[in-house]
Amino acid sequence: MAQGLRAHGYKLTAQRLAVLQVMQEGNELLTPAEVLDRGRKIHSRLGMTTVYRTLELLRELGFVRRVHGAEGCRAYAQAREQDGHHLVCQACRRVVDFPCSGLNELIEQTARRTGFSVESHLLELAGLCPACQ
Amino acid sequence: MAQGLRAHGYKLTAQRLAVLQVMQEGNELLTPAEVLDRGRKIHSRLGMTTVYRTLELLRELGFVRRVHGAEGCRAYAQAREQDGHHLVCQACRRVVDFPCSGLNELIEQTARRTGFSVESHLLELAGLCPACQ
DNA sequence: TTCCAAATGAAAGGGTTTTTCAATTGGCCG
DNA sequence: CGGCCAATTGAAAAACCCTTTCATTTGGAA
Repeated sequence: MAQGLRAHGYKLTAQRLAVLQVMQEGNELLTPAEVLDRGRKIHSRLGMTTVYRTLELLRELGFVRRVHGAEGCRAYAQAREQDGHHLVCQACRRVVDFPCSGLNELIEQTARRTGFSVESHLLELAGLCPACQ
Repeated sequence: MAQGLRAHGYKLTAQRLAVLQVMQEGNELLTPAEVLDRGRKIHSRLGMTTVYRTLELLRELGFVRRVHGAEGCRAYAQAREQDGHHLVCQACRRVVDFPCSGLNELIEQTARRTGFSVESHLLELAGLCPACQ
């Protein structure tokens, strides 16, 4: 992920590396405030503004994805699957990626029926992970 | 929809009827602020607080649904399909409902693979409507 | 008509996200 | 290695959005 930043011409600052590490070390859903808290344990001089900016940057690069769960609409999780979606545990906030294959048929069918051209889609599942059931 | 409110024991106030009418008269995506603006043309004494409360009430009753689009995460649209999802035009914000049948297979497959029990899902499509293409 | 629980909205409160701008810094280049 | 500069940062302020509070109003049952 760090190499990814590099490759796109972004500087590898201590702040970015801290946010990166936070997003990589678990697979939980994290709000910007939580990322700030955890990030400060890695690099004490880390500001809220930078957290917001870095999370959006990582999202643009496809390293993290936003999750619109029940608990507020601004949370981020690591994107492990390329072009995948999230399945979130409502109890422990653990996140699992799953591929979006199988959705295409439904999308095409809907596009045909409505005449819309579908350009993007958002799919999220919520439930209980094996440990929390 | 008004009868629905009645049936659930809610009072039919002028404010609720105004919000209701706003949500019924188009099939656009509307933010609470937009609902307030339009609602005030129908009933000038309408407050922001009531708009928020009424939209949530209508959502609980299944008359409207929240949409988490690109442009902010709090918008509402009329729910025409029972238990359906939204397809939003990115240009004109027109909204079309589509049934969620066909998604169940994907959900079950994902549940089996991950061991999660899936309790809810969120699916939204975005694109261009026939007129805007 | 009377009455009261339900409903309302203005204002205050609270939290989150963005903007601004002066100071800092990563990393290219000589 | 050291200088340089555009990229980056963060504190503070501003902007935004949503919820709570509470005194007042009101729908509709009796």
